Amino acid sequence: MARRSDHSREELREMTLTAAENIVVEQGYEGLSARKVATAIGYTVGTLYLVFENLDDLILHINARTLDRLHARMTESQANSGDAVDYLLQLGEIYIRFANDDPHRWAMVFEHRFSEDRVVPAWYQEKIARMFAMVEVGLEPLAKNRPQQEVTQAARALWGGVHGICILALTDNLGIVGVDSVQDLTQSLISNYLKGFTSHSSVQ
Amino acid sequence: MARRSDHSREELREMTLTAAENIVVEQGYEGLSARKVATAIGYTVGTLYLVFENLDDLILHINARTLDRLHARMTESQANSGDAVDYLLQLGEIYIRFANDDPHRWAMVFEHRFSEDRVVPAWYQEKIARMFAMVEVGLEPLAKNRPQQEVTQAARALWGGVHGICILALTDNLGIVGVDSVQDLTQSLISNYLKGFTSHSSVQ
DNA sequence: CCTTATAAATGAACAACGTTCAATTTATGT
DNA sequence: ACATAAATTGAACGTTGTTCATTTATAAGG
Repeated sequence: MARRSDHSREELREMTLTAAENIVVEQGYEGLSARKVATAIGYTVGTLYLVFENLDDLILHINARTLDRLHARMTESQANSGDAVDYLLQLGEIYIRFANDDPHRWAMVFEHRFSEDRVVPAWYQEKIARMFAMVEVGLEPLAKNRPQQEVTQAARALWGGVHGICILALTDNLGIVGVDSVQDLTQSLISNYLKGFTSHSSVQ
Repeated sequence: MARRSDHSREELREMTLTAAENIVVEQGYEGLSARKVATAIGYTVGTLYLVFENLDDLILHINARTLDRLHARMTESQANSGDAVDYLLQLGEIYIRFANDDPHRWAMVFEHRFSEDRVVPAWYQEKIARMFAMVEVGLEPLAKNRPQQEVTQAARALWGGVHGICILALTDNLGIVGVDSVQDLTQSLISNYLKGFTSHSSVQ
């Protein structure tokens, strides 16, 4: 049935995603444009819209890949656990390193705001939630006889915190330089928080 | 010497800033455009560029105002201190409330990325640093015989953390609803971190 | 009171943007 | 070879930030 297909729809999708990712990596999220991507894959603007609903849709799928890579990194360290505190410190280290190694793609995940009429699909939100779930699992050994609700909240607070240090550092709003300083701050936040969390009678 | 001035340069600056702020408050940062602002003050596009270098410059000055308001709120609670932990908890509460009451202006401060050829002026960076300095002061009673360097780092870690919870919550990435939940998370982060910080032998 | 100088304000122009969709191109089945 | 239909195009539209020659209005000088 198919006529004239230099590439299949799926190939086209893949090419588009890869080309777009390269642009983001090299020029940052602001450098991304429909025409640039089209040129990069040897097609014209209109073609993009046969494969993605619009730019937001393209960005959503790039972000999904980024979140998948981040998740993969975070699960890698799961094996050599042992101490629960060490494990969470490791997760923090990985998170910061990931953001620092690939700041543009990471930034697009957390700085791009989707047009409000576009509903972010559940499978996408799940990829974010997954990260917090990992932290929650990491916290569990330290919260043996506490209600799950408390652990969930702790994971959000702790990882929200790690994220905040990360984003402020990347945008030069912490007055520090170098990855190492960010890592130090993160380790300080995590270890102090956990010290407080494990000492009895937490607030709330 | 002056001919034809419906408004003085200073009046024009003020009108422009106020009109632009209103647009941001109502429509968010993405809704801001040079022509909209110009129309709102009854002038045409070109006039804006007699008063501000470009849109980034305008945004910078709006952000400066926002940071000044935030700073004012944070200093208000300084008087009734007493307990150092309470004071920091108060600061956190104020920060979250501020961001929640005025999400669009707050977001513009921390989400807008200035064109990289524009150097953010020192007086602007100072307004950000001022916030961390307040936290640092708040931490000092809890870090009596610790090197200042450590207190500075702790302020960055702690407030970076508060900021992270705030931004993730506002962008619906924490899976929570309502201001109260954000406040709870923030209080949890602060109180647990401080418990760890004050218990002896911190990491780093 | 008219002319002139000059500052203030304009708005057309440019390049780039996201998005659409009638028109064109090309490979396939007959 | 021809008709069919999917694949691809690219001109068009409305928007954006920014510039700057041109126009407009005012205050001063004669």
